[in-house]
Amino acid sequence: MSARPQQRRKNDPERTKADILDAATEEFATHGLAGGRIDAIAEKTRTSKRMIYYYFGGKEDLYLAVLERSYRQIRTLEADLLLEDLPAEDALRVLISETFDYDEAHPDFIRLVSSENINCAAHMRRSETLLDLNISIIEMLEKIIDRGGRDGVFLRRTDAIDVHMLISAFCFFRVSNRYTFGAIFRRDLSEVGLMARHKQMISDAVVSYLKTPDVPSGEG
Amino acid sequence: MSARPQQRRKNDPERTKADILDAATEEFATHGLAGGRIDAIAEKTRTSKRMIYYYFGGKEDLYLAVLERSYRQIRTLEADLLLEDLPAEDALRVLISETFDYDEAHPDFIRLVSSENINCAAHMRRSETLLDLNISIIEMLEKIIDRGGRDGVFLRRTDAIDVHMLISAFCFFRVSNRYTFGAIFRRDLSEVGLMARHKQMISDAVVSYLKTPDVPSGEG
Amino acid sequence: MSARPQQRRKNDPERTKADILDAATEEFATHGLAGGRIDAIAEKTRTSKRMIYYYFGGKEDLYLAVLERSYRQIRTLEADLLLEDLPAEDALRVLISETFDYDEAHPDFIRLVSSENINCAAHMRRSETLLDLNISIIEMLEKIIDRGGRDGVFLRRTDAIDVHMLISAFCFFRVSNRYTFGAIFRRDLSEVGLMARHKQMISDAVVSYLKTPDVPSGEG
Amino acid sequence: MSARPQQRRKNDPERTKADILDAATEEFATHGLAGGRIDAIAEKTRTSKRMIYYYFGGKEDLYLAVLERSYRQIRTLEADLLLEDLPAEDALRVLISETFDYDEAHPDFIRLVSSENINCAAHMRRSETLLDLNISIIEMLEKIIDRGGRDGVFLRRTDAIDVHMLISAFCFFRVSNRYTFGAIFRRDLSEVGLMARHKQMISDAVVSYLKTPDVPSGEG
DNA sequence: CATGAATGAGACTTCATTCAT
DNA sequence: CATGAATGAAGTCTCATTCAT
Repeated sequence: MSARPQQRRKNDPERTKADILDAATEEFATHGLAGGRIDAIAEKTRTSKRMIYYYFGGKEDLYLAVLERSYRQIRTLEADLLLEDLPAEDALRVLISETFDYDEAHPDFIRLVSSENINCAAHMRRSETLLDLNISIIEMLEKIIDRGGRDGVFLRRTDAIDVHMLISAFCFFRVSNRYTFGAIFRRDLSEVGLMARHKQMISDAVVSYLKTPDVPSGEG
Repeated sequence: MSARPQQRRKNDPERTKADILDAATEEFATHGLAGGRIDAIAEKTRTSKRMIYYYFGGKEDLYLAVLERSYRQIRTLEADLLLEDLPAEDALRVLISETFDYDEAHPDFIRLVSSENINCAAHMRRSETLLDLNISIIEMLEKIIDRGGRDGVFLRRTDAIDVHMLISAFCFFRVSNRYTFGAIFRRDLSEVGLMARHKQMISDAVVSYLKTPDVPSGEG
Repeated sequence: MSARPQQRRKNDPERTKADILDAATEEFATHGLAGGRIDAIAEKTRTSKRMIYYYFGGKEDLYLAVLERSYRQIRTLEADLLLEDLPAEDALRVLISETFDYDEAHPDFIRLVSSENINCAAHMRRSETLLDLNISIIEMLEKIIDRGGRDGVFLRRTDAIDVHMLISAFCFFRVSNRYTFGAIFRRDLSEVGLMARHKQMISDAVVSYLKTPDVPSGEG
Repeated sequence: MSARPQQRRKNDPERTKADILDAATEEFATHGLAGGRIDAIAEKTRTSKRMIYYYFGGKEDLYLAVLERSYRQIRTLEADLLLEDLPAEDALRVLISETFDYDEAHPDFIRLVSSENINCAAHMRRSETLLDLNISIIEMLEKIIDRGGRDGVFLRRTDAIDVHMLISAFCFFRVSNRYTFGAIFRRDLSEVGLMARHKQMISDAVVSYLKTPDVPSGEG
C-alpha cells in the first residue's frame, strides 16, 4: 500500500548519530565546550542523553566528533572547486569568494574553531583524523600563484600558506568577531551591502598585494 | 580616639581588586567564561573567594570587569601614538605595526574577545563603559587615509573602518587562531622569523591595496 | 523436511555457558559482586551481553552460578584424596598440604569467598546447592583425628571442624590477605621459598597442637 | 548560665570530618568500595553529600581516609600493650588474646581489609601513611620469641613475621569468613562459648608450635 | 573588611537491563 | 538461539554562591 515499506525504521544508528551530531554542533558552537550542556544536546535530539554516551563515549569525545565532521565538510567543499582552467587572477578571486561565502554560511564552524583555539587546540591535537586533513586548498593556491607568476600577472614572490592566512584571517574574522566589532563600531556585519563590499575588499587587497613587486622597482 | 587615621590598613582594597582582576583575566582568557572557575581564580589570588563576591558581585560581573579593563588598556595605548607628522604611508605602517605588536603581546586580550564573541558579545552589550569606548584608532586612520589621498599616495577610495578591519583581522587571527592554524599547517606562528614576515605582509598588503586605484585604469 | 537433526548447531549452549562462567568468575573475583561489570564480562566472552541474561537471568544469578561452580570444584578435589591407608600424622600432613596447594592455586576462589563474606554470605544462603555441599573434608579429618587418638599419636582432644578452621584460616589468609600483608611487611607472599616455609609451618603447628595434651601434664 | 558556653558550635570541621569518616567506615565495610554509596554515607551523616567532597575530595579518597584511620587505631592499641615484664609464654598468650579480641571487636576493620585485598591493595599502596605504619607488633613478638628462646621455653627457631601471620590468620579468618564458614558448617561463630574455645585453641596451637623443636630430637 | 565552613542545584557519567528484529 | 540498539534509574562529582563569625 505504502511506497516506503520499512522506511523510518526505529533503529537507524547512522541517523541517530547524525542527529546527535547536529544538536551537539549547535550547542557547542553556541556555548563552547565548557558551556555546552549534554542535557541540552539530548533535549534537541530524537534520542536520550544515554545514547550520546552509547555512541560517543563522553562530552569531550562528542565535541571532537563534532569538530572532525565540521572540518571534513569544509575539505569536501574545497575539493569541488574547479579552478584549473581559469586565468590566475580569476581563479584566485573565485577561491577567495568561496572561502568568504563558506565562512559566512557556517558561523557554527567558525565558533567551534574559535572555541578550540581558546582551548589551545587541545582536542584537535589528539585527533589523527584532523591532523591528517590534507588541506587541498594550499595546493590549489600554490598552483594559482605559480601560474600567475609564470604569466607575469603576479609580480610578488609569496608563500602559499601565508597568502591563505591573509585570506582566511579576513573571512574568518568577519564572522568570528562579528559581535564585538559590530558593537564597538555600530555596524551590522551581517548586512548584505556590507558583505558585498567586504568580499570585494579582501579580493582586491590580495590581488593588489600579489601584483605589486616585493621591492618597488625603479620604474615605479 | 582615632589618632591613627588610616593605620592598620593591612590590605589595600585597590590592590586586592587589581590582584583579583589579574587572576581572573588569566583564568577567563584560558578557559572562557563558562570554563573559568571562581575557585581557580581565588587560588591564584592573595585573598579568598569571598572577596571576589565582596568586590565584584559574582562571576559574570567579574568577567565584565575583566573585559572592561582589557579594552581600556588598548585604548590608552592607541592614544599614545604620534602619527600626525609622518607621511601617510609611514604613518600607516607604524599604525599597523603597533596593532600587530599589541595583539602579539596580549594573547589574553585576544582570547577574551574571542570568548566574548562566542557568547554573542552579550556582556559587552550590557556595558556602557565598553560601548562608549570611542575607538580613537578610527580617527587616526581616517586622517592618514585622507592625507594619503590628498598627497596622491593612496589612489583607492576607502572606508576607514573597513581598512581597520582588514588590519585587525590579520593581526587578530594570527594570535586567535594560532593553535588550530598551527596544528593543521604544521607551523609555529609564534616563531620570530614568521612573525617578522607576517608583519611585513599585512603592511604591504594594506599599502598596496590603498595605492591601487578602485577601477583598474586605462591599461585594463 | 528436517533431515538434519542437530545440524547448524554453530553454537554449543553448554560451551557458551561455561564461557560466560569463566569470564564472570574472573570478573567477580577481581572486582567483587558490586564492582564486577556485566559489560566487562560480556567483552571477555565469545558471545554477547544478551546471552548472559538469556542463560543466567541477571547479575546476581550469574554471581551465584559462579559461586556454586567454584565450590563444587573444590569438593570434587577433596573427594579424590585417598588417606585411609596412611598413618594419622602422614594423612594429616597430606590433607594440609592439599588444602594449602588448592588455595594457592585458586586465588579467584579465595576472592570470591572473601567477597561473599563482605556481603554476609547473602547469596550463598539463598542457594540450596551451596548449603547442601556436604563438605567431605570434615569426615576425613574426623577419621584421621580418631585414628591418631587411638594410635596414641595425637594426645589432645579436639573438634574436627575447629581443626579444619585452624588449617583453613592459615591457607586462606595467605592468599586472601596477600596484598595488604605483603604491603605492610614488605614480603612477597607468592615467593616460592616463602611458600614452602609456610606450608611446613602450618603443618608443624597443627601436628604439634594435636600431639600436645590438653592439660599440661605433671611436668608443668 | 550554662557551664558550656559555646559548646556544640555549628562549624566544627573536625567533628564534621569524624562524622563522615564514621559513616563511611560503616558503609564501605558493609558494601566494599565499589558497593558503597556516597549518597548512603551522606544520609547517615549530620552533613550533606557536598561536604564529603569538600573535605575528602572524592569516593576513593574518602575510602583511603577510612582505611588510614582504621589502621592507625589498631597500631595505637598495639602500642599500649605492656608485655616486657611477663614470662615469654604468658606474654605471647596475652598478645594472641589481644589480637583475637581486637579482630572480634572490629569486624568493620576486617571487612575493610578484605575489601582492600580484593582490590589488590591498590589504595593502600598509594598511601605513604599506611606504608609507613611501623608495625610495632613485630618488634614485640621478636622480643618475646627471643626471650622464650633464651629461657629455654621455646625450642623452635622461628621468624617473627611468620608467627604473626599464624596468629593473625586465625583471628582474622574467624571474623572475615564468619558468614560462609558458618553457613557451610552450620556454626554461629559469634557464639560466646565457641569464641572462648577458639581463643584457647589458637593460643595453644602457637605455644605448642614454638615449644616443639624444629627437628624432633633423639630424646623424644 | 575578611574568613573558613557550608550548600542546593545541576552537571557528567555509569549501570543493569530490555526491546525489536 | 542470537544480536545491536536503546534506556531509566541512579550514581559520582562540580559549581557558583551564601552563612556565621
